[in-house]
Amino acid sequence: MGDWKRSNYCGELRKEHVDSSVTLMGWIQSRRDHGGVIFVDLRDRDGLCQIVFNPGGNPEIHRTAEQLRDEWVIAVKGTVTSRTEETVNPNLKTGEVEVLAEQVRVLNTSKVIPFLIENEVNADELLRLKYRYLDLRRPPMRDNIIFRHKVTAAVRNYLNENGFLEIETPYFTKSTPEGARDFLVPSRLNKGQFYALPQSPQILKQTLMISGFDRYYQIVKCFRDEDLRADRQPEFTQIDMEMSFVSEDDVISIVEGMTKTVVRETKGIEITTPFLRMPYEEAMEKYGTDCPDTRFGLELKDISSIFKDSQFKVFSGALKKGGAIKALNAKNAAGKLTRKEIDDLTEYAVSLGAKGLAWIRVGEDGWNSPIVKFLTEEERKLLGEALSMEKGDIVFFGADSVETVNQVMSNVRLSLGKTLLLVDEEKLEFLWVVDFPLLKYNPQEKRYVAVHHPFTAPKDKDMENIESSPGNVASKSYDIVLNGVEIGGGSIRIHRKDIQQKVFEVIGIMDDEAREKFGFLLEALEFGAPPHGGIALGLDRILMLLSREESIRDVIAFPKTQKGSCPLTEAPSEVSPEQLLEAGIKSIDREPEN
RNA sequence: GGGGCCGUAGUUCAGCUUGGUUAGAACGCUGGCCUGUCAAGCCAGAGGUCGCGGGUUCAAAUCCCGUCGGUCCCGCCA
Repeated sequence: MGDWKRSNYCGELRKEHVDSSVTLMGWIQSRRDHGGVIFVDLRDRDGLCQIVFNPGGNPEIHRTAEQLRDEWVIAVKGTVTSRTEETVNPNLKTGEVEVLAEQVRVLNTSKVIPFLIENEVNADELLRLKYRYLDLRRPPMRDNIIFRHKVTAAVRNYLNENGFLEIETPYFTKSTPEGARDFLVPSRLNKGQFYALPQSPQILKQTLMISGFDRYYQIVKCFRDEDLRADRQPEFTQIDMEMSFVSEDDVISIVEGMTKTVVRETKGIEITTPFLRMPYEEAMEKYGTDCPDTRFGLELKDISSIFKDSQFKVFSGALKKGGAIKALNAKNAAGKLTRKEIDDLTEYAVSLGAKGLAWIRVGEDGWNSPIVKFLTEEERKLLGEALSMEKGDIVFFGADSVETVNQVMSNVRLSLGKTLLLVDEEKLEFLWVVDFPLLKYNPQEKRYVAVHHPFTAPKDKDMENIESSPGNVASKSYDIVLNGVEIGGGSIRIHRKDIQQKVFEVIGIMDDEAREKFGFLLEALEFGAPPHGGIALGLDRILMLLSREESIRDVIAFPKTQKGSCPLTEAPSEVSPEQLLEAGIKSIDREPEN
């Protein structure tokens, strides 16, 4: 570089810079050598600018220009000039101008790159992750990372202005029962003992409320050792918040205000608040899931009552076992679905646990269906009415246990929504799902477990029934859903020790166990804990949805593969026996057999 | 733990169903020509452990088994 100083980013040059001398530094996107004149597109984080090397100038500079190759790093001094009308490139922000090179310095060369730096992804994801530094040069990835910064900056601004304090909590903390598998960190100073990385700062943010900080937030990494998905990484980032002296409505309205402001400032999009609120029961009933995609209809309808005594064993059998029958009517879609698509959908349903996927097509000459011959006149009539079946419709059925029916039919609904192009991809549909049950019965463990977490407060009116019918107690909790993806959840917490003890009792955490696992929080509740509540938002998922990406990996600079590895750093890796010894742990090759 | 899809040149893919000359294409790369391109153009050229291991066969990129890796989903993720 010598004594050269960069004067501008490549992407910022416009007509008004014409005649000014500039010094640019960046990477060579492409070089077009016409034998005489040579064009170089120079790229930095801000964009592209065309550099022109004319043959009439300094022959030494021209010789250098002939040597240049893609992804070399160069510095160029030159004069910004206007392009002639015919040579303007409307595809570039800087397309009205170009820089006439007067001096050039090669700052570094580059090997031939393993994949092209282009807007469209055409490389295998493994390769992209191995050469992540190159993948991040691609404008869409670069923009995602810059967008991430803009969003976190806007979040911080909003929360700072609303009286929130950003307070850090430790990453080396204590393993807690319930919830996800912990990542463990061995303690060298206390051999045989382990820290756990936090699944979320839940307990400590509540403790901060007891300390009196009143409004806390943190943009913070959380760690969960569970299997990965397109929207799940072992380490991910939460916008974590907690407030004292608040109700559900207070938390909800702060989040709505923040979301509205952040989306306006970073995307220039005006979203409508307040967001729709839907009780959990309704979400499960109409959509079969607690995070419905409400960008399209195609709602599920429980038609169990019609088939209570049906001769059709597939339906009546499911009901006798305590299950349910749900159907959805794809209006006017009979002609849009091929037999192959129906078969594929059936196969998909089976892969989700269904025994099959019954359907009825309403054709010109009546109902066309493999199951219609099993139905009585009366059943057909009731069915037609219940689902408003008309010519051209196609109806799909799920009959199984309630859980399976919801699981299968909610996904069938999403799949149909996609196939039939019912989803407006431009929409941002925010939704609160509220009134979750506090507890649900876990048949494997033969006990009730917390739906959210064990510090969630029950609705006041349900408190008296907590022992008699624990499954029917609603909680002061709320999930926020965007386009069918859960992007956050929270609750008003229990701030009284007697209620906390009662909840522990009902979920089968014994007094001494509770004391051991959460002892300090229980004790802290006895020292003037204020009423408080909060929420945690999944930053990566929000960014994925706002960036229209299919995976959170595309909004994270250095994500892990589905097996939790990082092809760039080659983590995880083996460590030396000395390191293990110091950490006081022993490695075993495989699961012990028993 | 289970199911689906994928793995062939530097890259993206075709070829595999129905085994049979020297495994193709595009982009990229190298060299040459070319003074207004911007996906530059034209000419020439180099480039392959068909993921890995085993099996069937006269013969395997192709069929079978196993395995590794990537990805999507179920379970799991309070």
